[in-house]
Amino acid sequence: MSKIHHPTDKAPSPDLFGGQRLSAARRRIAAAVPSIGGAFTAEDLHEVVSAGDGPGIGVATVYRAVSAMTAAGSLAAVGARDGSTLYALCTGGEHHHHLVCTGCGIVVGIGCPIDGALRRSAEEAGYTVTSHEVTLYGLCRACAKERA
Amino acid sequence: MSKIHHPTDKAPSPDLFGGQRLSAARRRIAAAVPSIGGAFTAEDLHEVVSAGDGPGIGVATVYRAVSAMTAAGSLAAVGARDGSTLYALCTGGEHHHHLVCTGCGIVVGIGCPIDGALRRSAEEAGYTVTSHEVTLYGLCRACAKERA
DNA sequence: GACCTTACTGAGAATGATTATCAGATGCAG
DNA sequence: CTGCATCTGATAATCATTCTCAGTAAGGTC
Repeated sequence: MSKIHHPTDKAPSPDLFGGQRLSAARRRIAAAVPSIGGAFTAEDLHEVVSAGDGPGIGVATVYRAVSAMTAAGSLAAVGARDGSTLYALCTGGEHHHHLVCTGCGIVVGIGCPIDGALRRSAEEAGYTVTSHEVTLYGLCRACAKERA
Repeated sequence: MSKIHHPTDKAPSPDLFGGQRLSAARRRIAAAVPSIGGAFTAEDLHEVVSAGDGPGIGVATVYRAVSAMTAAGSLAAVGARDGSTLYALCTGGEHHHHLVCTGCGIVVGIGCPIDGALRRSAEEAGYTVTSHEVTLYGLCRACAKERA
């Protein structure tokens, strides 16, 4: 056996909670998020972690975990579906936005289109821009092909 | 008294409902929207039209009116405050987005920053962009000065 | 390893925005 | 003027999300 712990021995569920306390429930949630592979609602996530054998995870716990991961920057809200907020795994620390496939829910990051010119023109109008939201919606190659 | 009805005698409440049936309640709502002068929730609008003397307007009617105006393109959702959707008067037919003052709620239109380059890079990644949402948040000159 | 503090959990109730229902009123075309 | 489709309003219903609170357990400390 090795003298050191290989961090990759177990499922490498990344630290989506940003240093907060890591319980069994949160470990299961952190493992479930990447398995979804696209945008999801809190209720979607709750169903995934509650599926299968063991004891379920309370819906409040899932909502709290989503809040914690969003606060940690691991998740981002990427719009809404029906009345529910859509979230997606948010990789990398770079400033970016999201492009969501309305067919399958897959999400990719895109660069920020808010450039100096737009910001300057806002400031000429007297505004100080403090934050912004950009989300693109479309179809990925597979979903576009499917509808053709 | 004049022999003819001057259409401008009354408040020139614009046709925010896009040709749908115009009832007394909708007239009052259409008049109230510009008087708010910024972003508002459905509940805000309901309070404005219900203030004063006459009979109030049901909250369901206000929600229906907001939906109708949004469908007609006269209103646009410009984010959320607490749990409620924020709407703003959406003038002009040009494609544009919104810059919302988080201090006082005033909204101004801004040009669309989604240019050909961004769209092209999305398409190189296999995506067909069908729609997008852009909202900037900031402070107007008055609110920025107030906090200095 | 035992202990302690404090954050996390889970079930259910509570909250709050939005929508559905339905009988009655009313705009508007013919 | 009449007919009817649409709109209204009160209320109930729905549904996502948050709160409450007692119990559990993570993780640091000795």
